[in-house]
Amino acid sequence: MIVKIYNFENMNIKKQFETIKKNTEEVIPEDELLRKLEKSSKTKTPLRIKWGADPSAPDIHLGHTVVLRKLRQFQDLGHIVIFIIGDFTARIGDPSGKDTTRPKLSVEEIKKNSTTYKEQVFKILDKQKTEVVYNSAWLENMKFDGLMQLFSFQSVSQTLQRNEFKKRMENGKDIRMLEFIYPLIQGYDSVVLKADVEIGATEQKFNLLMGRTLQKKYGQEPQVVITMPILEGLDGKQKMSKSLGNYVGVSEMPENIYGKIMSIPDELILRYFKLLTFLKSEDIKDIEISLKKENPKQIKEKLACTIVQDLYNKKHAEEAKTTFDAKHTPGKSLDDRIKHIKPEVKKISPSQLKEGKIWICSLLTTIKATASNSDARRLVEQGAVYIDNEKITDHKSEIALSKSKNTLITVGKRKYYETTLTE
RNA sequence: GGGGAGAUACUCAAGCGGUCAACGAGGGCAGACUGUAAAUCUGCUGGCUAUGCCUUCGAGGGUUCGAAUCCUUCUCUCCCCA
Repeated sequence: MIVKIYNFENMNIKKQFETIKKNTEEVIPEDELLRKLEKSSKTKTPLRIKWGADPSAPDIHLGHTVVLRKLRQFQDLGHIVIFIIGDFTARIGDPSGKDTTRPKLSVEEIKKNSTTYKEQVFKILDKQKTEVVYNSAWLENMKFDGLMQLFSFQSVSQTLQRNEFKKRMENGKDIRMLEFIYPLIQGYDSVVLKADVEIGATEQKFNLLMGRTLQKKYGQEPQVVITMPILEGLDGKQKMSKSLGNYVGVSEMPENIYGKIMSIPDELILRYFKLLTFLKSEDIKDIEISLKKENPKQIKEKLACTIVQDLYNKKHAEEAKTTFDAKHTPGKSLDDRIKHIKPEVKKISPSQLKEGKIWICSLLTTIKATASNSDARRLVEQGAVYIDNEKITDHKSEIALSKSKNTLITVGKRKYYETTLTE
């Protein structure tokens, strides 16, 4: 079917199309995307690619970058990304269940989150080709008659077909009216912005399609919907999300990002390469082959380096690798490891010392290595704590700190701290 | 509007007057092993300078020598009927 649409004189468009389609879950409908690309090229008008974000969480993680990378591809092809910050909807919140995805936020919080959001997003997106808009701009002053009209366009039974709602109904969970209308609001955004394409994760499919539906109702050419796969988290099982703790934030320290990537299960390596890098198809194929021959560790190292490099730069990636190797190469003594690790520096005030000493549990809690004294005590008893490379086994130990020399504290395999004694 | 069921730690889920800081499972953390991961084994998983004490079983009040457990009011949720 689609083959017919390809024209000989339009090789470029076909290439664009293939590039865009790569690694997506679905393009709905494909032929419309082709037509839009053609029209854009003929009229020299860039397409408007919509992407919405909810500023309720201040951090974006690698899971989000799957979509961001796709947007970036559009930009590299000359199109424009419209980045909607859902400040209005964030202000209202979403009281659904326990796993509140949209807590009610104050204006200040939203502002703050939006700022960090923008910073993080532009690690992937091209700033020059991005328009940032806030949905309060049109939602805040919407009149009730406008709302009624909007509501009249969608039926309850249709909304209930949404998978998420279906599941909730089956499991006896509640659904709020508010949640019911969120898709409409999001879809209405597409109408206001006259979006050509909207991209989101597969779980957003229903909402994205609502944009199409509503644009048709309002007499517009409907947007093409592109869904991207949902990235598995570090555990390799569940989707990457902050609340599950299996995520990598794009603003994390390079060493952290590197370390976290190195902890993914082997089965995930190829998928991460596909979704989290811009490698060409040929290179991906090579990786697939070498995964069967080589020790996957080496390939994972390459993956971790590439991701860090994209988010920071090459130098950071190399440093992160050195640090990681120092921490994790077996057989190396703690002494050896420390040489290459930058411990987190923590200040201790002398007023916390008694005769130059501090109780071990109190010390660990003060530098936030542990959540409480009890927690610290447990870790000490389990032999996880080292002070200046010496294992501490007695939870009653008093540690002497001096101004002349910093003290190195190791908790478990991953946490390294250095304390300095200052006011 | 009427009737029924329920709310327990990060999650699921036991407990239904004392022996409950609360069985069990998952998750998490730590130790051993390893490739860093997975798998496996072991320990820990409310707080407190701690063989004891304090706070926690949706919220408040009450009964009792003693409450997660009984009564009562409230809040929230689910199911059935209208």
